[in-house]
Amino acid sequence: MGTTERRERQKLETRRGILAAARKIAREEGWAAVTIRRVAEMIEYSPPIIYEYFAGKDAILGDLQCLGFDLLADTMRAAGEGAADPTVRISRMGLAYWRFAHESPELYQLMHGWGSAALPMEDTLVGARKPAAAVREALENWARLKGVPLHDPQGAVETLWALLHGLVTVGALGRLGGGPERAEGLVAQALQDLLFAWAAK
Amino acid sequence: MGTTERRERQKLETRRGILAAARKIAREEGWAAVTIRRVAEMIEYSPPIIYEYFAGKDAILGDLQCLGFDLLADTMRAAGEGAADPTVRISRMGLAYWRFAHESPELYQLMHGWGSAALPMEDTLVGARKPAAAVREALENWARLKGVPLHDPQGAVETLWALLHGLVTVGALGRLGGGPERAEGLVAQALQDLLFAWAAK
DNA sequence: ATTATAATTTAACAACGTTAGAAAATAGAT
DNA sequence: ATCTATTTTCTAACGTTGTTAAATTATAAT
Repeated sequence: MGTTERRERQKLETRRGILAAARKIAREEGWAAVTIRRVAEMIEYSPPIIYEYFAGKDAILGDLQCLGFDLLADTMRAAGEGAADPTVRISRMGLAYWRFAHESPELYQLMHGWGSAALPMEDTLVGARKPAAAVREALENWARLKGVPLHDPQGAVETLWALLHGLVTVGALGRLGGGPERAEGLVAQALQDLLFAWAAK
Repeated sequence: MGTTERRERQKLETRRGILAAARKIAREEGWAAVTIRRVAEMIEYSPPIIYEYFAGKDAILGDLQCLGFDLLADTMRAAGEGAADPTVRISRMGLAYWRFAHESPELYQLMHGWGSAALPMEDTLVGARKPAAAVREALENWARLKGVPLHDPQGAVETLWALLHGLVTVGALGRLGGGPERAEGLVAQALQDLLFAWAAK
């Protein structure tokens, strides 16, 4: 009697559909265009059905926010894997951060509270812990191999993280005078500069 | 017949009242609580009267956004004035940035698009030009006095700016492990580190 | 085939930004 | 002081939002 299992599978599929629809609309028209009715129309159901899968609109956004942070953490980890030199590794992770923000702007925006006043800022800080842990790992590896004592590793991670987020924000939407290659150069340079200063102490 | 002048004065006063009311509500309950009806109630008028003074809600937010950037630029300039040493000057301006964000969080949020999906991101970048000019001035002064050649001054300003904004975002709401004194120390340290790296080239 | 349960929809609510048109208040002229 | 013209202000409404209650349809079990 696999009927209940089939239903569970369908339920999960619908749930995924809701998330995908919300993300698609946001990507194409911005988060302001994401309404319960639009999402319902896209998955070909009536609006109230969405409340069978999510407590409310905020819950949908919250789920996508989580998804974004997990994706970012994986992307950064993967980008760092290949590099032998720890400095290069951090540099690559930073670039991965930058690229993620530009390849999935709708997720990045959501992760940082743009376009959805509803999500509490605290969630951003909680969610950032996972990718931040990846940075910390890489940074401590760098410090060990370089013989640099990090008297405040947490502060160092926060500073690196802040620099990356700030560069993305300032350069949002491809601006930040010059093309993307200059922007990526700026990101790499800034990271190098910080590491250089820390190594010199 | 100074009746028209009196009316003009009253009109201006009401306009200021609308802006003040919106800001007050935002400060106390967040931007999501700022509605035309709430603002109207606070200034003791009926809702439609607001459209005699502003094209719409976005226009109110836009005005406050501008006000925020002007205030920030003035604050940073004033903070830098007193310092003789150019490094200290930049450091003080950075701290002024940090403190502005924490003393007027409602303005800072608005300036960066939090809590109001309506305002286009582009306005943030345009608005930031004024305070960014203050940073650029201080930075070029620093480079001249230190004899450091800045081959990309605009990039350097953007990097400094990004670092500041990132630190504020990461440390939003007083978090960023430890009290405010640690946070301010982190800001100062990060700025110093960047300048140190640039000076060493 | 009938009943119980689950799935889905229609209809509605309160609150939002905004607009049209009526009502009230004020100004200037006789 | 009164009447008219103009400005100021409000009431009422529209369309849209997130969300909920109740009714309806479809599915499963007896």
